[in-house]
Amino acid sequence: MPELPEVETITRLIRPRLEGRRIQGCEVRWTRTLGGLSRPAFARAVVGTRMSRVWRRGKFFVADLEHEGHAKGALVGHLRMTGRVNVEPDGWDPGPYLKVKLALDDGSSFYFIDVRKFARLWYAREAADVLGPLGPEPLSSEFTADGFHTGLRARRRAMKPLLLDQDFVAGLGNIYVDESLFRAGIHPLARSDRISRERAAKLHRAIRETLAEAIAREGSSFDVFYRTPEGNPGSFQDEFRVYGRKGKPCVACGAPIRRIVVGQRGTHLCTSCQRR
DNA sequence: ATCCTATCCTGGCTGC
DNA sequence: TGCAGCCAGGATAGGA
Repeated sequence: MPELPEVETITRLIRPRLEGRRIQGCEVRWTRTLGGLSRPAFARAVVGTRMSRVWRRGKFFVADLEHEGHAKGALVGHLRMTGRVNVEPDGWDPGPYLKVKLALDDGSSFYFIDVRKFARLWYAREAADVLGPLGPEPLSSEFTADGFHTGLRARRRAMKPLLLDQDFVAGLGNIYVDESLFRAGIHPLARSDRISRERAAKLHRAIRETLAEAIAREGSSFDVFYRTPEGNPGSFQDEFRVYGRKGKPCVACGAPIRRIVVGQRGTHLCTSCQRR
């Protein structure tokens, strides 16, 4: 599932191929991908604009659009589970799951591909209209251990669902939450308001280290879905300590990794290292 | 305020 | 080998 490290990897790869390019044509094969806009309205909005800057926020990627030097909204994408993005030269075969194709002025095209049809590519007058009230970027300086601790204490929720809440912290998903909680030795069902300052600081550090290491390895590819836009798999899945390791020995203590369900989500942990 | 469930989707896996 | 049935999973909406 593309989470922050995967989206960051994708954004870095497509940025040089998109920035400065003008959108010349638009082909939509599945209208719902547009998140409510009709095909003609979407095409009218984006065709003729130039992508000025490509950036990431949480699990979203954004391309700011301009027309004759003036800001003209943004293209905002969310890959959900199986979305992919490619920017490829003419003649490239996007396969059977292509949802949106944008032809660019250098002969290449932007391909938005998705198997399960949950991914979205919005046009919005302001990117913020789509992004909504996202929490802090976990790798930015605005995400501090103290602020994190204060936020945890202000809520009374189980740690796992709180960390998955994009309004609390932006960009974490099922995999990186499990990995971060393991590294910090915190049980997924621990109450957020009972986390000490020291443990909050340890988790804060674990989240940042896990994400940074995953980005350095270009994300995780544990199934056929996630590939970088160059077609390469990431390699962070080789570093998973709990995710997908049910029954295998804990790297720290050797006890078998357990899989439980928390908030309808498969959750992996070492019950010996992560006590309640 | 928080939790729980259903919904959206389809490839891949399990079990017969 | 074939096939039915189940499952994963991000985000959101609605109900408890």
